[in-house]
Amino acid sequence: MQFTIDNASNRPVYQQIVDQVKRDVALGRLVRDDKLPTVRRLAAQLVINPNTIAKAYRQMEQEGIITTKPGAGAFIALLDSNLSEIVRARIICERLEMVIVEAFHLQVQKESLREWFEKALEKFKFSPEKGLKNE
Amino acid sequence: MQFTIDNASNRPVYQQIVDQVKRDVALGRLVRDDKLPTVRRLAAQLVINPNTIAKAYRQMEQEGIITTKPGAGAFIALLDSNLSEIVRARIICERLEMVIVEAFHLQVQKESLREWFEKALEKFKFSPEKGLKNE
DNA sequence: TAATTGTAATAGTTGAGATAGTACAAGTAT
DNA sequence: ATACTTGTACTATCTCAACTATTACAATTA
Repeated sequence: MQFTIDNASNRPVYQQIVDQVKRDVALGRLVRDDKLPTVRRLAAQLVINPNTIAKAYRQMEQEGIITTKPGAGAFIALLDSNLSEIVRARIICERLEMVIVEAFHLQVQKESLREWFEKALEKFKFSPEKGLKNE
Repeated sequence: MQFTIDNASNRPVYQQIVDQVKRDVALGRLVRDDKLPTVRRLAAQLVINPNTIAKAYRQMEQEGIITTKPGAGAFIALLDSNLSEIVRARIICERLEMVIVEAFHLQVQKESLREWFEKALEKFKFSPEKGLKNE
């Protein structure tokens, strides 16, 4: 897996690591039990302090993205969100609205926004749609 | 206009101010030439240092959301994004993908996401769709 | 057994965010 | 004109997250 750090970004380095792993999982480029680079190797590769990488791994473990085993390494975990539907909806809707507000002020047309959303949605490997029981 | 500050949030206070103004503009609750509270009044009301409010106003002016006139006050400005279509697309698409990745890891169904997106989109006062010239 | 791995802990630096206070120029109200 | 209000500018100080540097430890691997 290829990592890139943008030092000009205001986003913390450890967060950029997390972002990229989560993105690759969603893209299907990383699947369960895939091994991540070791803390020390990745730190050396990115010329970054190992503590920063460790912080990223710690957060990913807390979010349930990976499982870590001292001596072995860090591995992609099974997808499992224990949050309630209500909480998940609140989180995502709030973030969706933030993006829409941003788009509004950039004077993006509603239709462009829809188009970009659908195009982005296609990129990721969502589990197959449920039953489609017509309600 | 009613402002609320969440001290528990990791989002900076001045940014929360900006967020709320931009949101109200997108909702149509604030329109051109509407007057914002004065820096000192809002600071007193929110029990916050005037410098923090000033910083929010400074950023909004830079983003073109408002125009400020010493002695008069701060007013909602005309919507006008000078960014190219390419740049705007890049900004919004990147942010859309971030939300989608987040939703993926929360195991949100693709259909729920679509539904929430459309519902959120309806909340805001986008300018009427352009010609709809069928291409 | 020796090397590797993630983790923990301490100490120090840097920069953003926020507070506190003062001063100034431009607009408003009288 | 005068007094007040307004946004801005500036300096100083404080706090905290992010990052670096270094060492040490326990679990796994070879």
